[in-house]
Amino acid sequence: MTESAPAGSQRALRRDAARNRERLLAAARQLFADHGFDVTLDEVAHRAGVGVGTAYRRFANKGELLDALFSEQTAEMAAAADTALTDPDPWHGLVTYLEMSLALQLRDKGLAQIVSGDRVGVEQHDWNRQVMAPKNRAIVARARDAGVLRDDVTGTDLTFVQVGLNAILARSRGAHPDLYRRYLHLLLDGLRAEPGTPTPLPVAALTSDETHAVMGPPITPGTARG
Amino acid sequence: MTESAPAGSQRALRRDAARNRERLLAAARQLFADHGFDVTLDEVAHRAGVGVGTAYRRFANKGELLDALFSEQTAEMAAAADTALTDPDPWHGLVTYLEMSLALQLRDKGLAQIVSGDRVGVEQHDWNRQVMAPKNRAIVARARDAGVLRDDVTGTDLTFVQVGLNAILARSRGAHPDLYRRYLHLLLDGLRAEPGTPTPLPVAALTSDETHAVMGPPITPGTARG
DNA sequence: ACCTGAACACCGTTCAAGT
DNA sequence: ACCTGAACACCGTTCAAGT
Repeated sequence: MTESAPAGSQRALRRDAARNRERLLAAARQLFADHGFDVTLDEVAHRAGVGVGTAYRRFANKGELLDALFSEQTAEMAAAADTALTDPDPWHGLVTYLEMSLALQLRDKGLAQIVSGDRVGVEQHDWNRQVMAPKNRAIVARARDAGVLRDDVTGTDLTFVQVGLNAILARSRGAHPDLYRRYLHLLLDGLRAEPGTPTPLPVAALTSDETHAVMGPPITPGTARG
Repeated sequence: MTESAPAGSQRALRRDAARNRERLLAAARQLFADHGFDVTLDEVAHRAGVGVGTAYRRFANKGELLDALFSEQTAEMAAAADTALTDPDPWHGLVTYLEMSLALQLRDKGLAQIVSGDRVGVEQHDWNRQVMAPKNRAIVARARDAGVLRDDVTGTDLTFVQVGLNAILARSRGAHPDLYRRYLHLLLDGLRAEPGTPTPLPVAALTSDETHAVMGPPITPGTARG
């Protein structure tokens, strides 16, 4: 919490500082995408070629650094939403929006953690609220008005649907990267206004053994982290 | 990893050791239920009135201690499953099983983390596999055979359904404890063999503001934990 | 202004010394 | 055998000293 900068306008950074900031973001971008939020700030700083202290001079804490990456990634999320909104078929738009959104989160573990609300900073979350929430509402409204989506569904439902699917994605992303699509489509069948006969699911269920492997103990004795 | 005890049979504990073990379990039971896995082992040991080292003499690590509580809690889960299996209406059985299971997880944060595979030890997880997995399969088979559940659904699907709903539960348990039921019933409508017209949902959607509050930054600057 | 790295707090885990 | 608490490793965060 620095109170020096009058909210909104901040003095330009010195050239070396600006460069370090970029380096930190670049390092964090790659490390977060691969390993999610559990990379060390020391690792990020080291890869960026600066000291840890520098990271803390630019970002209030680890969450804020991830937060700064959020804007780039939300741009992709917003693009997916816009694609949905221009789709001539509102139902198809809704489906592809969720598909694209989850696919992005499959590619970027850090983004997945952000979207599911695991770890976020303050600023970009507001942006999420002000930009993504209205888009969600619009996507839902369009499908509902077309009579293809049940009429008791709202924009906020899309958020929680993603939270749920994201948890499945997080568990299965290693061994069965597309398993989440099975549950997405199961849920979509529950979202239809006039269901008719169930749609064939795009992905097979796991066997019992596969499930056990996926759900198996992630912490091997003696390797537990803080 | 101690290799002293021949797997299966272990010598009885000395009386003080056995008592300490019970005290540790009692302390952990309460602390985990209230605060989930992020309680300190120091706290558990302190509440139990023993040193930390004693905890490590009884349990390989923090996960194993939680694991030891698992059997008690799985007993309740198993009971819920058995209730489902004796329900004259297979669909109603399936629904109440999921309702009861999630309700238990709402009451016990530690149990929720176990079921969603967040943090588990080894031993009880096997038990889960050998006891709960067959029950899941039976519940699903019964509903499928009765023609009320779509025929491409398997027992392992119940596991992942719980993972997803659990994530929603974890996010909303504070402010909106029963929100998960909304998504459970949305999903149930997707699981029906012959959907017909959608069932009214038992819980209202959150408003945009409520959603934002729920998804809001859980880490206040400067309070981040390890 | 900004940079650095040593220092601090916290928490999981280990181990030497005691009974 | 078992108990204890100091010690160690790790990681997020801070801050004194340097440019």
